[in-house]
Amino acid sequence: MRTSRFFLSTSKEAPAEAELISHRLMLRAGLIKRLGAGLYTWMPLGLRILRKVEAIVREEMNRAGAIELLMPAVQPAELWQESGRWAVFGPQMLKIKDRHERDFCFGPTHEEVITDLARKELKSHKQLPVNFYQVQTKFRDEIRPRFGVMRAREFLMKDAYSFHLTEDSLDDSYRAMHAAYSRIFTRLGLKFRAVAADTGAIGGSGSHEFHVLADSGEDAIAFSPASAYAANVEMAEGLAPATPRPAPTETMRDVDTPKQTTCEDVAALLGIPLQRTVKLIALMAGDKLYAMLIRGDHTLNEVKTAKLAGLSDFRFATDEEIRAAFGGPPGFLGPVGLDRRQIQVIADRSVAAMADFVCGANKPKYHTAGVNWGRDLPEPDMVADIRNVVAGDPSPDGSGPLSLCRGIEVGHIFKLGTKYSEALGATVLDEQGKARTLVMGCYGIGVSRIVGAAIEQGNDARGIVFPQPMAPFELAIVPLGYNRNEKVRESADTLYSQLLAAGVDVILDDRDERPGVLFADMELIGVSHRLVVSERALAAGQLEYQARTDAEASKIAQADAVKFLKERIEACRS
RNA sequence: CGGGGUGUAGCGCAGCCCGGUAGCGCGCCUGCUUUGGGAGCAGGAUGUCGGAGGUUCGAAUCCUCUCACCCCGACCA
Repeated sequence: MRTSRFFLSTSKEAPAEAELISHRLMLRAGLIKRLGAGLYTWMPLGLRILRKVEAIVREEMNRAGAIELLMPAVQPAELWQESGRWAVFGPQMLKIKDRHERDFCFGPTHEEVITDLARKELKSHKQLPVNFYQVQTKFRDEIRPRFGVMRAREFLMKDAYSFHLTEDSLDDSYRAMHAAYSRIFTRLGLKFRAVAADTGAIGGSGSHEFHVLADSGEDAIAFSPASAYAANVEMAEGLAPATPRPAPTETMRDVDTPKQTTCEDVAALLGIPLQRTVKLIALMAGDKLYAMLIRGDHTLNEVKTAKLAGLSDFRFATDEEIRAAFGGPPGFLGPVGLDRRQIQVIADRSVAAMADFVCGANKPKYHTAGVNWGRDLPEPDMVADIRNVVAGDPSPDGSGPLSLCRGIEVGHIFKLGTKYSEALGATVLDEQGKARTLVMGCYGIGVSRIVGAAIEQGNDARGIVFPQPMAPFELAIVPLGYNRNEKVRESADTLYSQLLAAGVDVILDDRDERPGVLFADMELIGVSHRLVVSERALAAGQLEYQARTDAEASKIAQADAVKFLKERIEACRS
């Protein structure tokens, strides 16, 4: 590619709308242009990157035995009504009508369509297992699209669906997909982690998310540096303390806390560690009030909470509800002296193991210290894991303390079971000629999100630093004075055709611009290697080479240049 | 949807408080010069001031309504 025949649209300043570094750089580099909220045009340069990601995804899916097909983006409402999700999916689904006033949606996902296909096409166990995938545009009407391509409404996704006769067979495919995903993200040159994930309302027996590690990630991940354990914080288990509850040593007493409504303030006032305090979070579920108790230094895990019996649709209690039930205002709530018929007390495992703790007194301006279970109040109605783990907590696999990091979810694999095949009646005949409901798995990769995630992970003051496998070009030839120096032009043209012939993805920047402009643009867009052709170096039979990650350029002999570059670039391919 | 904010040239912004008919930087066009890190000089083009209504002799500026977008919370690849 020659720049003069390509279309670059870089700029020095990013639009004010972009906050996240990857979003800013994608706009500055001219990879994408915004059309509306969560809607982006992929410019020629950005599309090259997207296609490279797609190609690697395809190669690895094919290698893993999945078969590509392409389903329609627009889907009839009937299928969704049949699965029961037309009403359930909610406003995130873009519903549309055709000229006959019939209902359709722009597909947010394709379980219904693929299951419909399966029930029509899969008749015999001999056709199983089978794994279909597609790379397709999805539309999800996100409440708040943001971060450019990272949470766009329209986005490119690779989604795969596998069909099986047995759970064992599903397990095999699940493992194969786990391995394929690991290869994909490894080949893309990304730092990532597979983490155990919440199976959520869908249930099922297993789920892993693949996260690109980045501080700006929206998800918190707990992992054990000493083992392979990693889980979304939503689901990482908080173990009960190893030591049993100590015996009481203090007497219960009220303490003056005139303005202290938070555990932090109370602990500071009393000069005690935050770990000695207990906070109470009042929840309503149905018409029942729940008092959730967690240690002062912990936070409530809402996903775990929603899994407790009766709490699936909980909400936080209002001020009025709290005053009516506890007799005191928020900020001074505690578990002592509650009417247990009216309020159910659920204690986190860590709280259940505490003695001599400090909590609210259920009256304004007072807390209670020296509180002990069994002596000052009945044992909790329920002890459960209801908090988010924190760094330093023991890993559930016993490998030592946990660390926390943040990640961007770019892939998710899921054992679906029979949820959709049952709803749509997708069965095959087994060896005995009996109809058996298909067992399903599904496997997604956010292809367009990967581009944003990669930039989030790879950038510096000069712009984007792509891993070579997804860089828009592997090599930029930057001639100084291409349009006014014959020697430079001849040398650059020769190198260009030789490198093209050698299979290098090269861009020749033949624009009539000053060197600074050429350097800055090629660096901004994240080209992995640069070869500078100048009259000065040519006179000495030399060229200048610099990798995007190098601090400085180095001289190489003109005669060896093609071989040198070819080897170097091939070594970085995946 | 709740909370906060912004809409003025392609992009980044000033002007608004205190009404008098729109400006700066970058980019773009032309010419000359320049050519190893986003050039200099000279000339030039570009605006329904987000939209509608109102107040006023007069509105980018004041008032009302509305739309769009961005940022913070609950969803997801």
